[in-house]
Amino acid sequence: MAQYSEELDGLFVALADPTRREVVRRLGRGPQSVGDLASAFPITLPSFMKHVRTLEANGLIRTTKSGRVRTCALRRERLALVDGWLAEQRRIWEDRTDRLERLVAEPEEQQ
Amino acid sequence: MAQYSEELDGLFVALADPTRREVVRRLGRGPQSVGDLASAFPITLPSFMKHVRTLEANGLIRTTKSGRVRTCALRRERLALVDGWLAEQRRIWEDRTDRLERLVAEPEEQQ
DNA sequence: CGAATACTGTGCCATATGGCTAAGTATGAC
DNA sequence: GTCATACTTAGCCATATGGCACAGTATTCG
Repeated sequence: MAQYSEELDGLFVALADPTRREVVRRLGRGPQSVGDLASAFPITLPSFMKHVRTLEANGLIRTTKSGRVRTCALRRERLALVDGWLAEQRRIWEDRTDRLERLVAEPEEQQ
Repeated sequence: MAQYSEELDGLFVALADPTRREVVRRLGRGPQSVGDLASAFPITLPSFMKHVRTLEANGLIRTTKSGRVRTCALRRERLALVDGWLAEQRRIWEDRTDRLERLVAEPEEQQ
């Protein structure tokens, strides 16, 4: 239940860059071409393409080429993995809180 | 509603390393000393301390020193920021889905 | 006090990351 | 066919990252 490490690694790394996070945000509104996406950022196309490749390599987006245009689309189910990890942390924390509350409720168990 | 970039940056960067993610997991069960935490990882203490500092610098943990022992504790509310970002993405995506569904429901609006 | 413990500080290293320019390829428009 | 468009490839560069060894410092234990 925690051996997703490699996948999560890639996902978090991909999301750790503000450019890539913004791309994800924009793709949330629907697929877009590399050129259209890139025009929103102050970096050169080759640099931008690296981000696109990183996002694709880590599964956050899917891209397809039609003619000379490459279109990017968000893979929403992959964001769910990140969500899942956070949910796990919450669960762990809540289990602990429950135990602490039990201690308070039954002080005879204490120490 | 998306200008958290700097904070999110740090949070995602902090979570992008498997060692640090595991530290967060362990601290979810309760505070622990640097030494105890470090003993679970195959790296040297100085290397491990870097991770601790990164986690603290990005606000994911709080540490206090008592005598020669430094104790680390999770700052759960900061994980909530990551959660918030994911929730925003979901909202954006759902808005879009709603619009698409409206198109299907009222085809006279199409194209 | 002297030794063991628990970090902490320094400095070095290899690799990864994110950016750039310059040049190339493939497709669509005229 | 020629030209503009939309990437794509290649190579370079500075900085960041994650790891190490080794040498401190500060507490606690006997």
